[in-house]
Amino acid sequence: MKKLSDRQNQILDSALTLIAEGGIQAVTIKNLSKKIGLVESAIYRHFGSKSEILEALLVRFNQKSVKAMTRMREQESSGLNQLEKFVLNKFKNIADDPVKIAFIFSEKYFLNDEVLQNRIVENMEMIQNEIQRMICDAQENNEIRNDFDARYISQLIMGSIRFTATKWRLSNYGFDLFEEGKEMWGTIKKMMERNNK
Amino acid sequence: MKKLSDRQNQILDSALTLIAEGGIQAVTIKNLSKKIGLVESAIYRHFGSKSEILEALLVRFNQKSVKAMTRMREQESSGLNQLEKFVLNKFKNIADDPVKIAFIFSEKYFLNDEVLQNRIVENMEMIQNEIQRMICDAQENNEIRNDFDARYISQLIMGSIRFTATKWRLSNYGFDLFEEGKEMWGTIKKMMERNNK
Amino acid sequence: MKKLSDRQNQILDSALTLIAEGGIQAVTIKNLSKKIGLVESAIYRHFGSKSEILEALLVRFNQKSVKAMTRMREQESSGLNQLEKFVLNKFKNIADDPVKIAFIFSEKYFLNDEVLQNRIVENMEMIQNEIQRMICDAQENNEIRNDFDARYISQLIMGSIRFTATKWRLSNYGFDLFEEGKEMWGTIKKMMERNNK
Amino acid sequence: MKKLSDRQNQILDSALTLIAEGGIQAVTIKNLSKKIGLVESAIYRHFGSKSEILEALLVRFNQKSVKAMTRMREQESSGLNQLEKFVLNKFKNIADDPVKIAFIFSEKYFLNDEVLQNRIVENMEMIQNEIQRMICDAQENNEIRNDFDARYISQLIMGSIRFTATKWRLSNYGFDLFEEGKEMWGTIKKMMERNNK
DNA sequence: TATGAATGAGTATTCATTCAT
DNA sequence: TATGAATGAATACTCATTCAT
Repeated sequence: MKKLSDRQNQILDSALTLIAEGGIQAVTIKNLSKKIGLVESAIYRHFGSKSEILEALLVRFNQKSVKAMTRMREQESSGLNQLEKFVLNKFKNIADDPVKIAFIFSEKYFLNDEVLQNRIVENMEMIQNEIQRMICDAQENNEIRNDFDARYISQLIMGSIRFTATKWRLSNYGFDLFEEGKEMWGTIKKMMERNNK
Repeated sequence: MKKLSDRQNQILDSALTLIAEGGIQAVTIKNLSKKIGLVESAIYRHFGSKSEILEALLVRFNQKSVKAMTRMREQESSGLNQLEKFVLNKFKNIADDPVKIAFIFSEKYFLNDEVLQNRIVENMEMIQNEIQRMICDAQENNEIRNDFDARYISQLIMGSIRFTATKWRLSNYGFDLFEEGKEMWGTIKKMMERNNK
Repeated sequence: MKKLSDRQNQILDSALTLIAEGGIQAVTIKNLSKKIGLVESAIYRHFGSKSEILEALLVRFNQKSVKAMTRMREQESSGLNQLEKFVLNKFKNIADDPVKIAFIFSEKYFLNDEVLQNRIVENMEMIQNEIQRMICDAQENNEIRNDFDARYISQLIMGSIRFTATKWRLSNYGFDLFEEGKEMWGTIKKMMERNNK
Repeated sequence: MKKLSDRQNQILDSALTLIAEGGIQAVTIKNLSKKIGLVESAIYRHFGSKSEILEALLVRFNQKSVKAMTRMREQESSGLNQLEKFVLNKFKNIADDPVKIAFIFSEKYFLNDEVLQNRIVENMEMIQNEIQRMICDAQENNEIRNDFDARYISQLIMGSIRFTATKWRLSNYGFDLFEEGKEMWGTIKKMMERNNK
């Protein structure tokens, strides 16, 4: 909640860059300080420990998610439109900035630390709730079938996005994630449609 | 391809246990040897390096996957039935043996090593191909809608399974994964159904 | 080229002492740190790797050689005089500081590392060139016979010095190297003399 | 003195090959056994320890030197001729079989072990004595100048051979050692000649 | 705020050697 | 004679963290 100093933000940015370059393992105090041009011990002026850096990273990440979601909710468009925009945006964002997928890949690292793990869960649930809300909206407006539980649909959507991104990462970015994402969304949308043969 | 010795299998089992307990980071030669009751250097009598241990782990994992898949294919049942059995089995297996999800969480670690990464991708694709085949079967038999691409459905299914399992792990196994999996599958099945309102 | 810190010089000095005591094999990070009274990892604050330590050692060694050679060249004396001074000095230096012969004995070790090997070769050639120059001077001034190639004479001189020092080392410093060196030089000088029976 | 078994000789041969390939450091029980096709512990059936292997290697080496020297002495030729043959042979042998120079480079390694060191010294002195004898012969027959001490000449000759070989090794076998050796010998011979201007 | 130096625990791996079979 | 398994000590190096300046 506290505002971060410029230096703190710089440290977090460097951490993200390092994650993108070499995975979460590359986030060491040494690499961090090298990237910033400081000496290692100087980092500890700005964060109490490495754990605090990672937590701040997650917090900042979550805040951005919340903001993006808030913007989306405030738009005057139907639930299905919002959902489509969300999904396509997600694919686009990941494709544009592979750091994000690197970050997702780092989740398991955070499992050791309860605090960090909770931050992850928090964010995941926030997003899933929003998706669920959009689906409910769409169901109420008869935009999509209403004979299934929004919760599982939301989970299915998030899983599809993440798995597609994972495959993209494992293929060493070997295909166009956004195009693939559009197809994936098309399939999901069709599956949710009312009246089909 | 070579048969593993008892000791080798014991080492791999210990590795899995360590992964379950503390993530892939806990897989150190020291921990491994401690778990087995050997001295560290003794490990190297059985595997040339830590990398070889991890690769053997993946190979053994893949072999089990292949075997399970082969058994499934040989069953005289419809594509949809096979698919259902596969999905529910997957949830059941993960629920019964949390090591599996820990293993999936370790993927990121393997990214550093090209050989290991390929093993992961290999196995993923093998599974996805099988799922795709089941879906095509089901489509040809008019069990499910045939107006979408089996590829994306298969991806959607795998993503849903993995994400549900991930949430389960992040919740510290806080819900009944198999029950949740059944619901998830029910939703997916309904979405693939022909004729609905 | 960069100036070495006090600690860095201390590390190099300790390395030399270790070489003198137990050969190049005794130069381990552990021994080094023990000698200095630091913990092992502290060494890495001052040098990036063991290789860097050995290279710095060679560089420092070479720089001293160059300086000594430069001083010698600036003296206003004949080629033969310079040569005599050089040879006797060399014997004296080695006799006074057995580390030097230990160092020479370590050459083989450096063969594994191309960078280090080149440093050795560099220094050897620098010295041989200087000796050659002195011989040419002496030949032009008719101080010595001029009917042979200065290159082979220089090589012969260096070989004689090194081999005498080697025998001294292998005899566990069992004779007076400087006395033996003087005799050796006397023989070489006589062999180069003009007009003899 | 005891006769070596076939297996023992095979082990020594492998040791020499390893020295040639990677220096004395490459002589490990593991490499040795791999080369022979035995298991590590099997080596200990044939030699009590690694030290014993190295000693046997030196002994065998010395025996060959002695034999070669004996053959040479039995030839009915003048001291100078014998000397020339010896020197040129030496260069030829080294050039033909770089293992020898690798072996010479290993001397420093043996310094840790008193027994091994003595073996080296023994052999060196045997050779130097023979050379000295040839020189004395040549001096008595007025083939060469007799106004210098045969001991230093012999040392000078050995030093020249060794240093030339060392430079050859350090240049990564970058020149024709035998040609260079012939030139070197020509120079030495000229320096020992009677009557010159 | 930042530096420079140091710590201590850990990490994979190598090596000579021993011992039961 | 040979194998297979194990030991214990050593090796270079990394990492998060602390502390005096």
